[in-house]
Amino acid sequence: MHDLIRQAEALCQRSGMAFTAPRRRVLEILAASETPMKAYDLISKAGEGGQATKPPTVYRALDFLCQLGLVHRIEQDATFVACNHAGHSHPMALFVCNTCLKATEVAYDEVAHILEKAAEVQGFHLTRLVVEGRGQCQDCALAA
Amino acid sequence: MHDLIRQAEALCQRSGMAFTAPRRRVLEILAASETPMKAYDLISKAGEGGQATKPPTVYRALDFLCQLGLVHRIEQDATFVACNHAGHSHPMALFVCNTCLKATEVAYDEVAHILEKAAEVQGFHLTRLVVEGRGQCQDCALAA
DNA sequence: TCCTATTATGTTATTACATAACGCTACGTA
DNA sequence: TACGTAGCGTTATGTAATAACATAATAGGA
Repeated sequence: MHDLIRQAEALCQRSGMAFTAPRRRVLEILAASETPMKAYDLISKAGEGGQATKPPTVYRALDFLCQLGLVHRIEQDATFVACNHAGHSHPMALFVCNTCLKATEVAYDEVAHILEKAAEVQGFHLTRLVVEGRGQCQDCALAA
Repeated sequence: MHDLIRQAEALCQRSGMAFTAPRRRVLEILAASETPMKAYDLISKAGEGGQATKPPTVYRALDFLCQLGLVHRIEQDATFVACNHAGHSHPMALFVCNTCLKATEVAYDEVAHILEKAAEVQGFHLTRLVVEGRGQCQDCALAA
């Protein structure tokens, strides 16, 4: 978890970007969370240590972290999750368990190629791909 | 386009559900639109013919139509689009052109199987899958 | 050093997306 | 008739995201 912070620092230094206080704070909170978080939960949590933190601050940090691939936005329910496989972005699908709400990352290089081809057949050139799933994770299946 | 309405009527009758006025209205508007629409555009458009239409009315209709597979919600940008391949739902990916904003549907049975297997390897059982893309469609590529 | 451009944050306000909760109507069925 | 169910209308509110403008910090060049 502190690994992630270190990775972020390294990544920023290499690319000449600043790993500022609000960015660090947001990443820390996400990294410490077992499950993806909603933006406004992040906002109130970020504000716990004294001064109020306003939406734009957190959204800006989220944009930044998403661009670096340190955080992913889950489109289905507008939540955000820290990325384990940080720094680098081969395409990743996010599967969220309906019971425990934890997110599992799954690589999908192969799938991306197939979809790119399928799109190309219709003359469509893909630049971004979102693959997300819902279901039940192993732990919850066993617990049931 | 009127096909879609007829299909909807048939589908409802078969399943014993009512194809009520607001549901018809919302589907008509979506079917007439070239591009996916935002919920609040739908709301104001639905209200054009006299009485105001309020958010819950439209959202309820949308939920209904989505469940029947007559309409799809595009998670990336919270828009809604009428489904050409109505009534039945093999899995469909939606690719949206960044230029003209039109949505293209692409079947992805094969991809679904691969992802299901990839998930199963990690003990994750998929029940829902979202596949969405962004890019440039053929027409816009040629026009550029 | 001083100026300026750039990058990022702070702050206020607002826009956009979605649903809770309640009451009423219409309809089918015992 | 009495009841349950499905659906709509309405008010109010909750939640997500951004516009617009002001301020601070820093780096590079004259």
